[in-house]
Amino acid sequence: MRLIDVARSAGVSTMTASRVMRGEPTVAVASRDAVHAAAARLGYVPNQVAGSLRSQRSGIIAVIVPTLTGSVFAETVRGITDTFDAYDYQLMIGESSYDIEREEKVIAALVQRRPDAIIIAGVKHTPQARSLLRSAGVPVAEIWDQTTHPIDIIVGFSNFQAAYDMTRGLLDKGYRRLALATGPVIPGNRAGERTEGYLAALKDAGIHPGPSIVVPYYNFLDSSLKGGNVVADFLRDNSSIDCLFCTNELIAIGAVVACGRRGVKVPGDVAIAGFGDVEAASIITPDLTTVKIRGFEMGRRAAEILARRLLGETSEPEIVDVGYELKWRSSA
Amino acid sequence: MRLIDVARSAGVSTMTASRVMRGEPTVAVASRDAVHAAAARLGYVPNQVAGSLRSQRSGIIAVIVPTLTGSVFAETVRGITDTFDAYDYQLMIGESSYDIEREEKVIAALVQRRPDAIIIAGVKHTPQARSLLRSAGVPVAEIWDQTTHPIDIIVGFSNFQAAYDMTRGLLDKGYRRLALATGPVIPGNRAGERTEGYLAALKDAGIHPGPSIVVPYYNFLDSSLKGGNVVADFLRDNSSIDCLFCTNELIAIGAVVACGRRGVKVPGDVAIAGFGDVEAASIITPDLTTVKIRGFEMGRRAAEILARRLLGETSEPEIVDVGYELKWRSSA
DNA sequence: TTGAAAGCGCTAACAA
DNA sequence: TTGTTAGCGCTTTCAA
Repeated sequence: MRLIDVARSAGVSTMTASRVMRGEPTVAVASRDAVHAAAARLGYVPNQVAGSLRSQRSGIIAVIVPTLTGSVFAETVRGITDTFDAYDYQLMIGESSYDIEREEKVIAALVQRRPDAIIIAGVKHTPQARSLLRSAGVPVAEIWDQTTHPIDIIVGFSNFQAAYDMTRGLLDKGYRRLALATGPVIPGNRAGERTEGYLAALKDAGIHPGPSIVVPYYNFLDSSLKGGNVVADFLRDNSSIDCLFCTNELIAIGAVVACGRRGVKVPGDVAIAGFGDVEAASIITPDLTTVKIRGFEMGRRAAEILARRLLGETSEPEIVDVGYELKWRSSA
Repeated sequence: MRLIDVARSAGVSTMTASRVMRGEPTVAVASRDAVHAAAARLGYVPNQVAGSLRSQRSGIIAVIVPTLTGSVFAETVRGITDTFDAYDYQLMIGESSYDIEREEKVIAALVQRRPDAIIIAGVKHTPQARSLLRSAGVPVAEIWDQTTHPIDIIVGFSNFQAAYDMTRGLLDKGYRRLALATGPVIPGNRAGERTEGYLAALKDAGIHPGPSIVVPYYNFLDSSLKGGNVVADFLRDNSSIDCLFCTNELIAIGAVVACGRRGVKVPGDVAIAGFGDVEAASIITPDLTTVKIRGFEMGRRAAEILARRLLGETSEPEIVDVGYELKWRSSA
C-alpha cells in the first residue's frame, strides 16, 4: 500500500496525492476530497522513512538525558514534548546513565537517524561527542547547565552559583561544621560544579570544609535507599557534623529517611539540604530544604528556541539562564 | 559525505563499504581496515534513514505509555531499554496522557515511522487504534494488563484480581466501611478493572460498598498534592469511612500526606491502601500499604519476547502473567 | 492547479 | 570475497 495506490484510486497523480497528504494548500478541493477518501478507504499509512529520505527532514528531535527514572529529567522531557507535539515532531530519547563515554555512543546512534534538532543535558562531553554534535548540521541545545563555550544554544542555570548560594544560606543559618555528600564527580560535570560552589562559599566565609562522601550512582530507588544508608553510616562516623549538603536530591531524600529510621533527628542532630526539588522532597518528614530547579521550564524553553530555528525564524546562538530558587523547609 | 565517498577513499565498492559498516563477516581483513580508516578519516556518519528505507528495518521500537513522569512507567521503559540496547534498537516513546483518543493519534504518528515492533501499555484502545496496530505488520506487545483478546503478545497482570485480593485483605484486617478513590474510569481501562475487583470482593463478602470519589488526572505532582487534598476533603465529609482503597498510587500518597497535614490519623482514623508501589510509598510516614506492580519486569519480559521475534526465533502469540504482590505496611 | 522526471543514500539480490 | 544493478517510497524541481 503505497502513495501511488492511493493516487490511482483517487484518479490523480502521486504528486497531487502527496500534496494532499502533507496538507499543502495548493490543491483543488475535489482532488483533496478524492485523495482523503481513497486513503481512508484503503487504510493508507504514509511511510515517513521514505519521505524523510527525500525531504531531508526526519521530524525527529533527539533528546539525551542521564536517566528517565526519577522524574527529574522526565519533567524536562515533558516540557520538550509539550512544545513539539504541536509541530508533529517525535522525540527519540537516549539515556547516558551519567556516563560521558556512554553518552558518546548514544549520540552516535541518534545522529545516524538524522534528527532535525538535538537537545542534550549537560555541557561536559567527550571530544568525539562534541565533534558529532557540531557536525550533525542541525541546531543543538545544551540544557541544565551554563558554560562559556556552548556548542550552539544553551538553556540552563549555574550549578556553581546555586550551590554557592545554598551553602552561603546554610552558613547564615548558623551551621558551621558542614559536610558534603555527592554523586560521582568528573571535572566539569554538574556534581563537580556544585561541589566547587560549596567549597567556594566555605572558603569565602573562612570556614574549613568538613569531610565529604561520594555515593555511587545506582538507579532512582537504590540511590535513595542504599545511598541514604551509606550517608547515614557516614554521619554516624562523623558525629561532629551539624549540616550535610547533598549535591543530589536522591541522596538527600535517602539520608533524611535513613536518619529518621535510625532515630537521628533532622535538623536537631544534623541538618540536611538537597539539590533538585523532586516532588518526594515535599512529601517526606521533615520536608527537605533544597535548591529548586526548573526542569520543565528548561525543556520548554529549549524546545521553543529550536522550534523557531526549525521554522527558519532565527539563527544566532542563544544563551538562556532560567535560574533556580532556594526552598527553605524543615530539614535545615 | 556518503557511503560512496568512503568507498572511493578506501578503494573499494560501495557494497564492500556497506558490508564493513554493518559488520558483515564476509569481508577481507584488508578491505575492512581500509574502510574503517577511510570512515574515521572522513568523519562519516551513516544515514540510517536511507538504510531503513532499503532494508525495511528501522531499528526503532515504538513504545506508548500514559506518561513518563512519575517513575511508574519510567521503570517499564527502563526494562525495555535494558534489553534492546544490546541489539542497537532505539526507542521512540509516545505519551497518551491516559486518553485513548490521544493514544490513537500517537499510534498513528509512530506507525508512520515504521517501527520494527510496538509496545503499548493497556489493552483498551479505540477501534481505529486496534486496526492500526494489527495492520502495522510488526509484532505488538500489550503490557500492564491481561485480556482474553490480545492483539498479539501480552505481558501483564490481572488488575481485577489484584484489586480483589487487596480489598479481601483489607476486609480480613477488620475494616468494614470501605470507600474508593480512583482516577478517571473508562469501562475496560485499568482503573475500571481495579474498581470492579474492589466491588466484587465487597459483594462476595456481603459488604455494601461505601461512597466513591473520582479524582481527575493531573500530572504527577498535582495528582499527589491536589488529588490528596480532594480526597482529604472527601474523607472529612464522610467521617464514617474506616478504610480508603485508592486504585492509583499517586492519589494514595497524596491522601496520606494531606491527612498528615490536617491531623487525621492514618491508619487510626482512616486506613489507606494504594495501588502501584512507587518508591515514594515506602518513604512517606506512615509508609503505604499497597499492591506492588512489576513495572520493570513487564518491560523486560515484553522486550525479550519481541527481541526473539525480531530474530525470527518464535512467532506464536504469547501470554505472560507477571503477577503482583500485596505489601502490608503501616497505613492499613 | 497538476504532473513527469529524477533522485534522496542506502542495501537486497544476483552474478562473478 | 567483491561488484553491478536495481529500487525501497517518497518529495523536490521544473515545466505546463
